[in-house]
Amino acid sequence: MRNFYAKALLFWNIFIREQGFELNIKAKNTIKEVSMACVLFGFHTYELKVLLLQWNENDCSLPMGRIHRMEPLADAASRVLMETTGIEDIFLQQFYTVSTNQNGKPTIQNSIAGLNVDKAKGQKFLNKLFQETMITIGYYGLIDFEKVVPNENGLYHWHKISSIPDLLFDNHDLIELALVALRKDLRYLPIAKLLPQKFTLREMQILYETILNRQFDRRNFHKLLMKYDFLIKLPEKKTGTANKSPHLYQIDFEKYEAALQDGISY
Amino acid sequence: MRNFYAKALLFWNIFIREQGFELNIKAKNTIKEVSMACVLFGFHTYELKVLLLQWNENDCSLPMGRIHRMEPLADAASRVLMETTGIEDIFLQQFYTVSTNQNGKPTIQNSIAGLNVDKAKGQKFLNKLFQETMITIGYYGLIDFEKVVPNENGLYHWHKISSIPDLLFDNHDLIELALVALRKDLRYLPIAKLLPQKFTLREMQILYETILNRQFDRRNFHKLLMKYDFLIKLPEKKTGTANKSPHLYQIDFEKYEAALQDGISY
DNA sequence: CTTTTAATGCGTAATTCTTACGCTAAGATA
DNA sequence: TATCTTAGCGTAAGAATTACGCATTAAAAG
Repeated sequence: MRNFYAKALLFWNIFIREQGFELNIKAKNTIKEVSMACVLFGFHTYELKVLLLQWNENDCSLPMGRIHRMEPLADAASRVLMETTGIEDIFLQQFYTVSTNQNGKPTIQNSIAGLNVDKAKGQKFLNKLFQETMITIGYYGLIDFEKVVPNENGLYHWHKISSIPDLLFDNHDLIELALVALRKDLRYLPIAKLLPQKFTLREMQILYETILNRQFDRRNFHKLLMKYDFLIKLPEKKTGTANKSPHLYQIDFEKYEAALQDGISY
Repeated sequence: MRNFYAKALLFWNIFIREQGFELNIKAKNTIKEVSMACVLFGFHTYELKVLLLQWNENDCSLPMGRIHRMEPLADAASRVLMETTGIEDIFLQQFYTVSTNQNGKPTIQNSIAGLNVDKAKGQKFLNKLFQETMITIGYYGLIDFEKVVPNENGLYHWHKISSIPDLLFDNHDLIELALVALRKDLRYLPIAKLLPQKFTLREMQILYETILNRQFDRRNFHKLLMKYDFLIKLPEKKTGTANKSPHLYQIDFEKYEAALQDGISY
């Protein structure tokens, strides 16, 4: 049974050679494993966070999974996130596709621990699998931190972007690439989806400052946002802090989406 | 022999099931064909052009090919372009990954015509192949139009971006996505690589106007470029046009790359 | 050979956008 | 009640963008 993978590959090769597709279709070199990884961003206590899966006490990864046949990529991203975390209906955006080779090869200990499989067989499988290049398509997502209710099994957690633990595969690179894409696409992204429903202007300002890694003048930032007309000032104020109570605001998402069409400049 | 593909898939499935990877690794649903497509942009007679392969009198596609195992994606993009067109050492940038399903399924007539294969077998192969989703990673490239010497077999040609013929697979979408990415990344892209070594400011202006689809004031555009200091004014002038001879310019690529680091705004 | 045409190259003025910062108000704390 | 800190509104200086005037020049037209 342990040679099934090799046999499958052999049959495939023979078939392809028989067909004479030697010019352009060298199938023995082209079977790939394609997976999807989701970099889900949240914002809490004035810091940007990323949602990571905790496979066991040591091993952590982004929410990842295979892509099904006939499945549109955007659907795969939603499904993978749903299957691994239960999170649904959120903003997801493709940012980059990477290929992982041996460098990212997981060992049996950290890749399938927790799953009920034969470890020796599993390691052989993984060795075969990672002789190939694995291609991973990255999507990033934006979600209100408070909407992610901690999993009862402790399967997933928020991690500060400044202190990400060791991750499986090339997940570190993916997070870095997602951040670069996030900054680049900022003009057209619904960044406000990272905020709770009601928020203060200061919270929004710090969100932007965190993502862009630069400071804004409080008064100018206020003016800037107001000219776009998508903020609804609520009668309520946020109390409890040691200063003047700031107004709470809400997003008019219809106007917000319209403004994002043209881009919002900061 | 015609069932080899199915057999290979069957063996694969049995192997995977035996391993018990049923939670996350549903291999029967996940074998993919991954290919690379290059959208190569050129600029000539004041129009943006795309390089397309002419497989036969009817069939056209972007330069495409499979990705090899263990091959970094950027290398695959260069290789595919080299193998299909002979073009080397040019600026390439990943822009998006798409999945194609039955919609883009080619028929035997238009997909492998010209290759020396058994057409009946080939069609069966293609049918099997396109029962799966094919994933295509898109890279765009920028090249000086004049550097692409027409292929003696007539295998590839420049096409105006405004009149692309019918293309195989979802190549139309890819070209559209490449254009969107090109516009979005403009600040940081070496757009000047689309121009010949010596060019007039007007040519450069029309290049930008074409890509951005908006007009610039001639005098302001001139000022804008001059402040970046990467243009070298040559003693020569371009003659032959029915007006005052404009100066020819050249790019100081060292200064140009430096300016692109910070981004050039238009 | 002279005039006309069309585009170049340099300059300035008007306008808009961005940035800097002053001042008062208000809630919590000492 | 005084103090501290941040909110909220406003103005002014400076930078960047935009609009456009005008002499110049090579080719084409007459």
